[in-house]
Amino acid sequence: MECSGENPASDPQPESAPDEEFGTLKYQLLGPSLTKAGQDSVDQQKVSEIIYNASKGSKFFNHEQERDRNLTLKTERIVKEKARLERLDLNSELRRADEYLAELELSRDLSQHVIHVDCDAFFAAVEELDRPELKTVPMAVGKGVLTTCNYLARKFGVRSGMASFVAKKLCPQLVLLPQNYDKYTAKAKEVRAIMAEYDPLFESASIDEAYLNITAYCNENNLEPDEVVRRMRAEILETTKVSVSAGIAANAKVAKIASNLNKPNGQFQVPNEREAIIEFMRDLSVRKVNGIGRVFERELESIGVKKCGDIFPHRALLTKLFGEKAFQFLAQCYLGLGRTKIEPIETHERKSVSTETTFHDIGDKEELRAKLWWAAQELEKDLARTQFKGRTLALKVKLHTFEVLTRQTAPSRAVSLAKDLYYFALPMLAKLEKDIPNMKLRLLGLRCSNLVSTQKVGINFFGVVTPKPATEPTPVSASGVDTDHEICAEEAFEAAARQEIQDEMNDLEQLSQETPAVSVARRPEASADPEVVEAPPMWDCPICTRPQIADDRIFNEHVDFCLSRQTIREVVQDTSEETPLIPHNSRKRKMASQAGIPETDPKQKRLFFQ
DNA sequence: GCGGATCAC
DNA sequence: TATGGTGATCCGC
Repeated sequence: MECSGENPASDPQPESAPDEEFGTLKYQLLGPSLTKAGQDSVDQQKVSEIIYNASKGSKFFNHEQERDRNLTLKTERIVKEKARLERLDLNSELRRADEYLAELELSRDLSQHVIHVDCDAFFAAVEELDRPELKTVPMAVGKGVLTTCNYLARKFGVRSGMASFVAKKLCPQLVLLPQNYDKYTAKAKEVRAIMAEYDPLFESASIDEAYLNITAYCNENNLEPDEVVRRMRAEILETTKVSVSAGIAANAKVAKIASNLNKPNGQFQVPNEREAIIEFMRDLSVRKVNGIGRVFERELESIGVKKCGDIFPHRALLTKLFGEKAFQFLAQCYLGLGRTKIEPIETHERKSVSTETTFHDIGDKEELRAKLWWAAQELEKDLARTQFKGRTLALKVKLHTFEVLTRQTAPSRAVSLAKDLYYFALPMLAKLEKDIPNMKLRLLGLRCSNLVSTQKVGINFFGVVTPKPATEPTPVSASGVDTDHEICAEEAFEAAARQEIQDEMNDLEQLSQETPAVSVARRPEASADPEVVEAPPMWDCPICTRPQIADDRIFNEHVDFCLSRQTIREVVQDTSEETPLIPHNSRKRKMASQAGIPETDPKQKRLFFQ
């Protein structure tokens, strides 16, 4: 599986190269999925030339170039630091590393059979089922950026994550299909139903990947792991018509690596023996390990670590060069250790909910507020679906130069409604506008973290819904059979989500009857196209002068907020040349006058974007 | 706790 | 002409 073309250092320079960074830059431009299967017969040299020329001069290219420069500088620092460390006495570091390796060795568990199952070119395969004629042509799924492509397309150097216009340069006859996520989800459900027969507590790693612990199945049926996997793959192919590849090993990490070795439609087993595992890892490129990406690969390469076997002779340096976590991770790579505990994804708690959208470069402030309002509405929907509120709200922007910035805040209470998300995010956006002259964005997103559950129904471990007090007992899942667990859980979640959306809509209806302004601001019929988003009606805040959602409660709360926050008062000073308005609420007017704001006509609130 | 960065899919 | 969205984790400060 070694592929010498992957080595950035061996990538010859083009004759016209003005400096030495193009080797690594071209490698970077090849994209993150270089190690994917189906690339063996590809002339990487030619491919990288085409990608390079297609990208050259673009803002994206310039940003990649900048990142490449920085990484090169970083690797140079690492090399120097390594040389410095090697002049010191490393015995204590060496001892510490060996102690850790010995400790890890004690934890080695060879009693389990873990498999990683991966659908081959999943989205493309599902599309081919609907349109068999696509099997004979190079084809990819995805619009601006490809999410998947079939193996015919890979022969041309086309890969997932590649911009579609670049893919078209590599393969002009490439057929591009829009992505149909619902279709893939339905097919994934069929595949999972079969996997559940082999391990009812299997773990979905993504829509097209899963980990299973088949130890019990092997014992109960008196079968060897490779035979079990052969049967399972055959059953999946027979029943669902999609082919899968699998890795079989003593733990998840090695199984994941192994599943890539005989793709497509193949399997690979690493025996549950210490020597065999260590030998397997020894010649394995570190890049094949899940968690080591293009950056870490280059950093490791700079100190001479290309294969997992190279980790051992460098063990005394790793903590100092890359940190304790990285050392521990690499130690596990060297020994071929990983987790054997496989558990359903429902058991692991979510840490954040987010949304983001890319658009044409926007510098106009009102347009940006419209995008923010769109993001707030999207996030509200996702928070309702997942039944969370956030105690922390983060704004993410990508400048037209592709530079990414994030700003976060802890609202006074957990938030989940679009107007609240907008209200707390807007000051962060405004501050960025103030700090960055002529700020132009190509992406804007919102993320809630520090989540608080708003779940009204309990779902226990086996996916059974605990009915709400005043409602009918839910009909979900009459079957107590283990093999149904995944599907039951899914249905339970869907039912819960539907109920929650219904509740939410009822609340909304009530709210809109009480305060008409809210129903105007929370226009639920927002356009489906983020490029033509409707902006909310806005009033200017009299304190900070920034536009706020035109809702009495929100507006008054905002003014309270402005009056109470020192940081906002600073903004008032900054914008003192503009005459702020006085709130129409008498209490607010009094507070404003105490804050030294001159009184003006309260009717002077105006609507933005209209 | 915040912001930047990396990684996977 | 033109390079995605969601979620997680780690590091340095």
